[in-house]
Amino acid sequence: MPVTVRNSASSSILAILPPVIAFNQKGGPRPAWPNVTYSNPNFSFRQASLALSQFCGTISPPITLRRHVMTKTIRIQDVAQYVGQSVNLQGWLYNRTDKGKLQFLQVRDGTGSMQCVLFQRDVPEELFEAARQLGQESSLSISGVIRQDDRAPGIPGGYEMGVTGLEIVQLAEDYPIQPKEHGIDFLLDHRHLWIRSQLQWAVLRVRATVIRAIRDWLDGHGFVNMDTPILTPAACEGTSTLFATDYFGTPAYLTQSGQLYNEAAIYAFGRVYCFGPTFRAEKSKTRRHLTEFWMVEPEIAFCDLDQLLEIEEQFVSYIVQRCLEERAQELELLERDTAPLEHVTPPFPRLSYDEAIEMLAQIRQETQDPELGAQLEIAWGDDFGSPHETELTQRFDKPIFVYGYPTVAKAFYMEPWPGRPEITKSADLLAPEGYGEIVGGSERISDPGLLLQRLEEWNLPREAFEWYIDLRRYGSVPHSGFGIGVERTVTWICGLDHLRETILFPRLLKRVYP
RNA sequence: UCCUCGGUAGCUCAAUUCGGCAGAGCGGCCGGCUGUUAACCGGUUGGUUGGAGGUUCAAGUCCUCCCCGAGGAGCCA
Repeated sequence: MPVTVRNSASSSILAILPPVIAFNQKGGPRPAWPNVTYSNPNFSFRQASLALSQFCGTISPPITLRRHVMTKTIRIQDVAQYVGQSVNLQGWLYNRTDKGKLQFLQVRDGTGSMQCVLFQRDVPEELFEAARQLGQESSLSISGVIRQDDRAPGIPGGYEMGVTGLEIVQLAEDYPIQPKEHGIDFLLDHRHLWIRSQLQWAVLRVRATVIRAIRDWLDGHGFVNMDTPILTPAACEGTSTLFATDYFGTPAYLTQSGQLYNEAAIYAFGRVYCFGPTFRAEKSKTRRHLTEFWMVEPEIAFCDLDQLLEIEEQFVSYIVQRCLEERAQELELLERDTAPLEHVTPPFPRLSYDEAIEMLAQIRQETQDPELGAQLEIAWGDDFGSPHETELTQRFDKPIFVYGYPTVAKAFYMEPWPGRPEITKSADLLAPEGYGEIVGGSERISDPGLLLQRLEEWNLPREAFEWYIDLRRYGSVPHSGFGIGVERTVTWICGLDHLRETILFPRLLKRVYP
């Protein structure tokens, strides 16, 4: 019975054959066996394997492919289930140690990495020699028997493969990144390759878990995902520098926040959140800033500042605890001391802005370091800089809320404090261990008259905000919301000293490549 | 925008107060090694010292200007 062999990626027909398999041979590497599928379900794997092993006898270097057909392809993260079994792995060579008659291949597959061992005596000479040719990051399909061995390094580690078969998908040469230290500029230039390195892999997996925890908590607490526009008509808040684009002849700007739009959405859905990229064109050159970053902004109807803070502390604690549960292995790779993270449970300490200013004054008095003293100088009304946040947070073992910021230091839409018009019903959440602000939130003005007054005081054009004022005309309610920066959160949870490693391709003041 | 530091082999870095033959480790290549953990051992390959100009018998080193990067500040709900 004729069999059609297709490339699964392109669906192109590689060959139509009697029970024999064809490969696309153009002098280069052959496609990996698992990329080939049969369109004829009547053709058994056993027939395929026989035909294949005959065919492969003519290929140089000869490689035992038969097992690739017969054995199950597993993921390294599941390796513990396969002790004693013959299985196949598809991945990339992370490192290789050649001991003469013994070779150790460290193979990554995206879910982890595992040591694969070849004793010269135990494997065909061609296979042993083929393994010798492998440069770092060569792609391969490797098979053998899984065994437990405490000496075996890897992720999760403790298991290794006694290799019996190897197919080289591509031989990589002169891979630029070695398993050793490199400079940051070089690494950022090679970010497309750097992400294969263990620590980067670990950080980005923590990020994925943070994002999933964010969505799970919000979706589980009655929030409706409501994504807001990325292209916006005007610099709504005046102060921030925005990225301008040409929108069919008129300027449009990349969003710096979805909050105002989601203030509209709460009147339709009650509780909403947006989750998307945010753009800031400030020329910030610090470890806490990206020009493109991801922010989650929940917004809640019938919610005052006190209620908001309770939501925030529940939410943030949940994110941290999920990471501790699901990413313990990655945090260990990152050598993150998880003890401080375990303290992250509600309630969080609340500190008024006035108290924070006092505390900073006291720290300044007590410090022996004149430079630090100068950095910590602050007048009532000023917003905190990062030295202030660092000093404050180092005095608590949990994230802290600082609430009641001066009206002059905050945005126009924030509800004034009852009886103290000089401060607002606003609160920032500062992460411990010196990490600083990760969340900013506030209760929003709900009175149309006051909002109009604020727009005037801030010299904002009323026409642009007519829709926003409407929200206060038709069924206005007390409402609050906050924004949490994903990268800052991941930086804190991973214990990193710079947030550029927490996003796949960071966009920095001096870098939009790769 | 300001302050500080930096740019030397593919990578990480040396190169002596006061100018005097351009070096090492890693990687690559060749050889050795049956339990390596960024393996190790021996050999070998590898350079427009960010760019331009200047001082000098002689400049990686000193001077001037420029380019690039990093850290911090400012900016940043």
